[in-house]
Amino acid sequence: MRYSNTHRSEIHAKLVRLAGRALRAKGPEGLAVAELMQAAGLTHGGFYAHFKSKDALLVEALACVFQESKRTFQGATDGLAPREALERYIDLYLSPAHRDNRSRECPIVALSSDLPRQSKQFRATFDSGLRALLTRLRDLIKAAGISDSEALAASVQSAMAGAVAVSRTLSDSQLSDELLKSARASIKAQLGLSGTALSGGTLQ
Amino acid sequence: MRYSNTHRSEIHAKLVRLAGRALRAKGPEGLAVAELMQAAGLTHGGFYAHFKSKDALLVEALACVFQESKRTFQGATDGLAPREALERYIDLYLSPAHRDNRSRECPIVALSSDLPRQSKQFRATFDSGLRALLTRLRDLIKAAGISDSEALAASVQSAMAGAVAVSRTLSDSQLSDELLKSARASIKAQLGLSGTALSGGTLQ
DNA sequence: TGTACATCAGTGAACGCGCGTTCACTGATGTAC
DNA sequence: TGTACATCAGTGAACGCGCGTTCACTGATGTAC
Repeated sequence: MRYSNTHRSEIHAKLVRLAGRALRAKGPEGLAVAELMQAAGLTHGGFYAHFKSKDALLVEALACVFQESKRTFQGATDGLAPREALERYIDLYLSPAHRDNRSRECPIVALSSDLPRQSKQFRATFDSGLRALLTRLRDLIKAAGISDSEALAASVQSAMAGAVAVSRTLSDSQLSDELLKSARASIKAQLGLSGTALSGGTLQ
Repeated sequence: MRYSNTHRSEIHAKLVRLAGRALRAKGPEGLAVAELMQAAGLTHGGFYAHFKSKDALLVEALACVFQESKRTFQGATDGLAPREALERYIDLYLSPAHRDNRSRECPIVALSSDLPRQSKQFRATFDSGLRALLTRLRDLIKAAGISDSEALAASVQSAMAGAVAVSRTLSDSQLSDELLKSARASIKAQLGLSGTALSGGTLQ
């Protein structure tokens, strides 16, 4: 054989990984098959030896993105006590680095506006990825001894995604940094974590 | 003259209004010129008598959407005391009706993911619309006697946008409703408003 | 050992479609003389 | 009062481009005999 036994699956995995980046950076419609193949050092014609259609690729890429996001979550929080793990997750999620790196960002931030226009399969993949993510967060909140873990997980996660999304649209980078900072404080306060100095809600 | 003096500007305004709806429902790329013209009862060829390009339309439509959003805000809160106005805004924003009506929803929810791929002018229009919105919210928070109004406005608004965006992606409608409910509670708690019963952050 | 054939990832031209954009034309009305 | 012309919103065919998809072909390697 000209190619190794694993060649095919390696190329496949590479395409899925690259597509996961392009998907977040450019959106489902912005991801172009020919461009992806070129990025992988191939020509566009070979695409259909690996995927039935562009949509099939998108679904695989999205699943891969949620997997990556899971690994990132676990890599960052592994070995930490629940409350420290929560703080670390919040700090990482609401960091300028997350805001500035579109191709690696959380799929919730990158894709929620595009979802309604996508295929049923794509939406189902997003839904299950999101639910898995919320379950992980809920378990962590529960493990930290905080009540209402289910409701809090959803509200905290959506607030963080919104903060990153909005911070990315603000042209004034100082304002953008301040939003991330105040969101970190609010969310930690919401969870009753330490470092709530900046949180508001007090009467003057 | 075959057409009245105001005919031209009426048609122009109608196109901008319709485009504002389509823009939110389908995104900037999903909005098709021919489809828009057909919705206005015209043929696609006439479009360029009204707009220099599709992008020029998008910019006008976005500005119109922020105007609408301003009117909605003022219509809902006018005449109310600051704290009641805040509660009302939160309840309206985080309502199932807002989540379910894509063509009328807040531009932050509808468009933040698409922004980076849009023209400079479009992004500038979004930026100024967003800042005006944040300023209105900040003033209301300040008027309610709540400290840190600037930071809170940004964090509250982005949290609400995130909650609506995420609630829209959840296929389980009960879960989606619960997210909105718990977001309402969290955000009111964050602002120190009444009705914080559901908010978490307490140790078990 | 050598020849013919099968395999298969990849190539690149071509096709079809949607969509933004252009443009010559229409047809109703107002105006000049 | 009537005729020729100007105006102008709107029409619809056509063009160009990007992009997903198809398909006949290539070329390197393994296999049968």
